[in-house]
Amino acid sequence: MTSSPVGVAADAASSPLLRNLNPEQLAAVTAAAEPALILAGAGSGKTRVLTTRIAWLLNTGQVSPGGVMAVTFTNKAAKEMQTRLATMLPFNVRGMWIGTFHGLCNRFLRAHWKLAHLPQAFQILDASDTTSAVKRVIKAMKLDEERFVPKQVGWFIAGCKEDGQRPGDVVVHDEQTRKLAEIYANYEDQCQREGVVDFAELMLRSYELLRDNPAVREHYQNRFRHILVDEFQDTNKLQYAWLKMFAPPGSAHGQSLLAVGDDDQSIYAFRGARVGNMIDFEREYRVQRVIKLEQNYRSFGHILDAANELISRNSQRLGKTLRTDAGQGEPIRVQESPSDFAEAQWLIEEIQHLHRGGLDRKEIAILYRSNAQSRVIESALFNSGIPYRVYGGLRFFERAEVKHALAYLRLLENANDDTSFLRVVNFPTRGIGAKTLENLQDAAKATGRSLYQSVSAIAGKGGANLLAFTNLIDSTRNLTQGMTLREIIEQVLQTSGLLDFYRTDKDGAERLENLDELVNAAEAFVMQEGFGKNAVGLPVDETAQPGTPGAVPDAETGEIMSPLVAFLTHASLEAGDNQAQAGQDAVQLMTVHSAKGLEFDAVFITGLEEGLFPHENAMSDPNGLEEERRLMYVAITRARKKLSLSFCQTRMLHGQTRYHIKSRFFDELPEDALKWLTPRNQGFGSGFAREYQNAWDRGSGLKGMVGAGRVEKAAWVEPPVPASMKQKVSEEHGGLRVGKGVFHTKFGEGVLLTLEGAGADARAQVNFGRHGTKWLALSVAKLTPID
DNA sequence: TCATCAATTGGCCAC
DNA sequence: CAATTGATGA
Repeated sequence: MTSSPVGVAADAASSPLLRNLNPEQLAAVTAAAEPALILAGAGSGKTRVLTTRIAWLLNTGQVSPGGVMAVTFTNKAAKEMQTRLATMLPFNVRGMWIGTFHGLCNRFLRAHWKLAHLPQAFQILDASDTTSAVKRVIKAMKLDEERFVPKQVGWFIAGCKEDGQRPGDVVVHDEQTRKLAEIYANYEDQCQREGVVDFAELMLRSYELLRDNPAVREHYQNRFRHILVDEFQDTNKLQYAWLKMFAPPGSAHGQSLLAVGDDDQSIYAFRGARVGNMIDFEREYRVQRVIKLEQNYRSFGHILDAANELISRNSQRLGKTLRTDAGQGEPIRVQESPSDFAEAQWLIEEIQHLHRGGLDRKEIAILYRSNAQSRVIESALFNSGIPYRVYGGLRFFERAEVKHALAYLRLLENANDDTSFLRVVNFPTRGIGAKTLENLQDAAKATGRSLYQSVSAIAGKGGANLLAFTNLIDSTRNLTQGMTLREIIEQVLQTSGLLDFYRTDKDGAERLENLDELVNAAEAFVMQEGFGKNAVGLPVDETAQPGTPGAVPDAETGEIMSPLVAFLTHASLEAGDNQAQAGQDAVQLMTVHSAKGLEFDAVFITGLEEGLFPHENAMSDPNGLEEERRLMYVAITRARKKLSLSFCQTRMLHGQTRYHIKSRFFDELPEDALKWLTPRNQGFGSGFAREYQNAWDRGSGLKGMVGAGRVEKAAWVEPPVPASMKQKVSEEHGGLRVGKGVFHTKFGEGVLLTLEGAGADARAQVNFGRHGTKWLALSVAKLTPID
């Protein structure tokens, strides 16, 4: 191949790789080796462009596999890129650094564990591990857990890390932050002592390593000629800073950083994503040309019209309009239902109709803003016998029994991992209670050692059982020397007593299946990663898959970590599929967030009501509202052929009936593209569903079917009415009725949610839609009923 | 005094 | 589902 970066047009005709690309895509694929920003609209063939560019760079000899780094946000995206590349290239793609931010950071830290001041077999805390670790710190500091909610403190710490702040850098402006910084400091000490890192730490630690070690930095800047970043709009401050370490603006090494993103699909501000990174990138790297991919290959015209019109209401966009050659297609259908129950029924009918019409069920997606909304839909689907799959429940590696097993495995590698220690020290129960553990923790704190190390110190009081536990761990560790990963896990399941426990547990059958599945997963992992049979301590071998996240040779010695450590890492970073039930033709249920990146023939967006979508917590500030609008944009653009929007007048939420008005987003869609299935502007809530019940778990009708695929074991039980619901509340006041519409001179139309008190004290709660939900004193506010 | 088990309660936006 | 509470037994 004689091609060069210049003379692209000639290439296009000759190279089969570049055939069938549209001009925009071609420009992106063959962009010069300099900083570039690709604005890739939904369904514009972004992944194809990314992979084709990598293949083109390699085929034209502009870069070698080792000089490519491609970063994504999800494991799924990384995997897809790898598979696609594998079909395009004649050689093994494993050598390239293709992975998620966290996956690549892990690989980096594994290679430089000494420089990073980490133990070689450091373990990774997932979200729930992090919360429980934070909780332990808060407890040890004897702080009030009401005031310092572990989860929130965890967010605070993650936020600090994403801003590159260590405890000393936290700006303290009040007592609360001072304490938070103190918790952060102690948390950090604790993690260091235990040899564990959380997700944010993976990023920050590798960033700091590069920042503080010029030689290492030079090495990598020399190595990676082409860095490609997917979903750039979702990067946070730290991730952008991390990228800059590899390819600083105006770098003497002349690397090319290619950022691909869509500002209109930025929906992760709540976890630190900065859309502003796109503009900063453009400025800091003096990007000469922004390439826009606006040709959409997914959806019909009406759907794109709706998406374009909606998103045009947002300010601060980089600007982009999707277009298609596919024709207008069917109009977008809009359905209004009296209740969420009725909405679910309507969905059933629609799905049955679509399915009879020849559409696969897996091509139908039901989207909602928040997880709580899935319950009603699930029960309706279940009662109708329609197979379905819920995304985003507990994933495989997050299941309690699997985490227990993993905790034992972690202790084999690193007995100082207190999180794992506490998880299983008394599970199955072996006579070690709260008091004993408290003593142990005191002893550990006094000497600054791990719980495991402190066991001998309190051997006197109740320590016999503890000693038995550490002996169990030690002997299992000895026993498993030289075993294969599969054998190790089977041994651990046996000697830990987990198998026996679940065998006697009355509903342990399913958990046993999952433990079995864990063994399978390990087996599959070993096959995939190409580990040999001899388990621990493989010999030095640079060729043995340095490309996979699991198998990273030490930067100095080249030693490859043991399959067990690799597998534990895999478990932390991948969290597993949600027991895919792959192959089954089932309707897909998920939140709008988890739908990002997916596409379906038919999409239902449900619960389009003020307060729900847009969510009430986001309505008050303009940025929040714009993010909700982007979320709606993402939802709309998931649909290929058929899109339906739906909203209800009443909905059970958090145990009470709420009255809603339709989402403002309906006013922001082109009327021409919509087809209303129900008459417009009919009266407000009919009260249809008032007596209808609490969607919460307690005594609910969905026993055992929370989470996907458990359909066959679920049983529908008519839910009892809780005492709190039986209380009669006043529903009428001077012509006003709960559930009916009201008019306020300042706030306009709303729906009356609640009436309370009497006389001068009478007050009303009204949902005014875009003005939010307000409490009003009836003696002051002028409310008039509307029909 | 401590551990265990069953019953009860709180949860309340997205990853 | 996890965390908490209260009764029961060692």
